[in-house]
Amino acid sequence: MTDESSAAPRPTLEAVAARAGVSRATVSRVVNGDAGVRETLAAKVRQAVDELGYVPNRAARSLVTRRHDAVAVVIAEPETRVFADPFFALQLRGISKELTAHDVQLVLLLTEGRDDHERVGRYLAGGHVDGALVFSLHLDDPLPGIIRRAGVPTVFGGRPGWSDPVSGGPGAPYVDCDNRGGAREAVRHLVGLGRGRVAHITGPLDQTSAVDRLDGFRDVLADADPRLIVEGDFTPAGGERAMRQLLDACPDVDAVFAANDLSASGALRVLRERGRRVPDDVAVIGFDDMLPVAEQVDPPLTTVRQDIEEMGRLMARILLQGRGESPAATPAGVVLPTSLVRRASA
Amino acid sequence: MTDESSAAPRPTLEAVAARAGVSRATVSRVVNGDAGVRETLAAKVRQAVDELGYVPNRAARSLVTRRHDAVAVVIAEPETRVFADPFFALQLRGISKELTAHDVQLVLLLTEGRDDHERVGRYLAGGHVDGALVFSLHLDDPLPGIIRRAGVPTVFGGRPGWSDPVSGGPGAPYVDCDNRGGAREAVRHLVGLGRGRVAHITGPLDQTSAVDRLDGFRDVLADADPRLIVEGDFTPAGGERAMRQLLDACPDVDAVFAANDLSASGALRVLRERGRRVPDDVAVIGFDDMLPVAEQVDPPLTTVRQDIEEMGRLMARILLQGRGESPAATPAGVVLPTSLVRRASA
DNA sequence: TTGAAAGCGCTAACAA
DNA sequence: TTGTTAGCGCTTTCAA
Repeated sequence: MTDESSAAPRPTLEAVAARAGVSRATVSRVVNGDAGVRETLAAKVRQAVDELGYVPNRAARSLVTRRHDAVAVVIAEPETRVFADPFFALQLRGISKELTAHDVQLVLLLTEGRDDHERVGRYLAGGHVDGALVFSLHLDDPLPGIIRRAGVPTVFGGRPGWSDPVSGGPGAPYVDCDNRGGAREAVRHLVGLGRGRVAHITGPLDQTSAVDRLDGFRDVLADADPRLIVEGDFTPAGGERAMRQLLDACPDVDAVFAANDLSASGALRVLRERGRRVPDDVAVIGFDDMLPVAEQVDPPLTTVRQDIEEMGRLMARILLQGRGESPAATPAGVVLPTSLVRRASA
Repeated sequence: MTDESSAAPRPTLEAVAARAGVSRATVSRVVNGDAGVRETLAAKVRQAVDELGYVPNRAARSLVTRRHDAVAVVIAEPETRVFADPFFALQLRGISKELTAHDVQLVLLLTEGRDDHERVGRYLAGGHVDGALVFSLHLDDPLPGIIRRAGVPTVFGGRPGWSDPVSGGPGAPYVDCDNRGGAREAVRHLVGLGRGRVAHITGPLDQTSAVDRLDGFRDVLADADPRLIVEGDFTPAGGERAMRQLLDACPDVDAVFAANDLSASGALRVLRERGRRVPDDVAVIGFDDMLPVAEQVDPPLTTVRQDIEEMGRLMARILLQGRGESPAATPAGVVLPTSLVRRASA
């Protein structure tokens, strides 16, 4: 970052006021859209703003307003999963759109490891942002508690799984999709196809989304053969492993509900390798409707769609809402519907 | 974001000073690590800081220093590619690590569409950040020019491709990997394997990385059959299309250098579908060494590795360096080496 | 409807 | 080595 002393100093409110022939207060009112300024004057001010290319100094503003028009997005994911999965990127896009529309900055906080948690806690407690959007994926994650203690308004992405009532408690606002309902629909579809040996490749069971999908599976198939439920980890490699194990333990399996599209793609690979036709011998359903995966695999994947970008947008909207009049009107959790997308695999 | 009026007011410098029995100036010096404070006093100040849980108010600080300790990361990608490719996520991680180490905030600016470009330009020109890290992928992208005009110190991710000398010019600092050299090494390896009909599936040729890799291919195979060069788009689907076209036009092709791992994976799929064995009948090399892809495909992919995270780290480091003494010592471009990773596909 | 003036919390001369 | 003081650019009472 090179020396900026040579740059022309930015015009201040003062300069605009001088040029428009009014007081600083008036310019401030016009800039902030406060009513109660005569239109003729306002026009003059706007012209001066344009001519000077005036942009408000956010630091000066937030020094007095004690607001920052900035929101932190905290992504805590020690594993490499974040980077093999377009999930976060999509959600980020939704968040970004909504924040941009409200002229609020997105401060990105990526963490790995426990040390970083403390850092994030300090940052949030430092009062540098007006709120936080947090992705908390693991049941034992200390981050939610830390954030709670920081006293910053927070919306979680995905149903938080902790049980500690102090650290956010059951009332902590979050946005999620209907993991359980979506899973139910998928499994019912498989059953409706006449499949009698429906298996489930789960996600990592320290994440609520994986647990909820498993619950949905059980809602339909309460007394499923335990060997038909194999733990995966949301990755293609995990899906492969699980599928192999499934085939070895239950060669008569005729349907698989995978907890996400990535594991489904791994499962498909193993099924092909073992000479099972999809969907004729084994029907497969995924979860997410991650287009680049679901549409590209062979055969194209029947899957449960969730609108990830919309979830991000909603997280931001809920956080921003709190700025308005209704302090306690925050909903505890918002659950978006899912829908089954039929392609060739089931 | 709920009402914060109920929150305890944060302690100020003033409060710390009072508690430690010194002046504000002294506290400021201690907090900022300025030398020249007697150790006994400094210790007292630090204790008061701890007891009060004092955190400096960034707004107040930057109002007077005219620095923000914040950097914008601009990702302009109208396509969905950002979200199908862990590339950006990895680079972001590198950037984040470096910025964090220097206590600098990361403000994320995602853009789509031309309207957003103006917005980004205004934001950067508004002087809210100390610098920008920009990913400019397309040759005709207006963003670099806009950013240049904003007058903010900038480092580009990937060699910028514009020719307009005004908009950054050849001197604009950037970080890239040795796309051309890496491609050369890959193609040489293929030739060294005794392959006589080496094809290239390119990336989208409006991106410098794709162009550079093609140039590398041509460095080795200057007089290649034009039908052996097919344009892809860095996606698996594009790789499939290109591979089909290749097989139809030149059934005797015995090696493929794909511009990235994703297209290579598509090519592999088509080769298997057409009954060609890899590497026996056709050897395949990718680019990126995107682990989840390169290690998972069948057979595991020989590919050109680039250290994406390191590139991100370096971008941040170069931008931050400018804050120091050496204003003009900024290197124009930093090109990181690549290395061939041999797996089973070639 | 408009303006004057008092700070927001901090750094950076300058004095002591 | 430490303290005093003058703002940084803005919003927001309060008066006019």
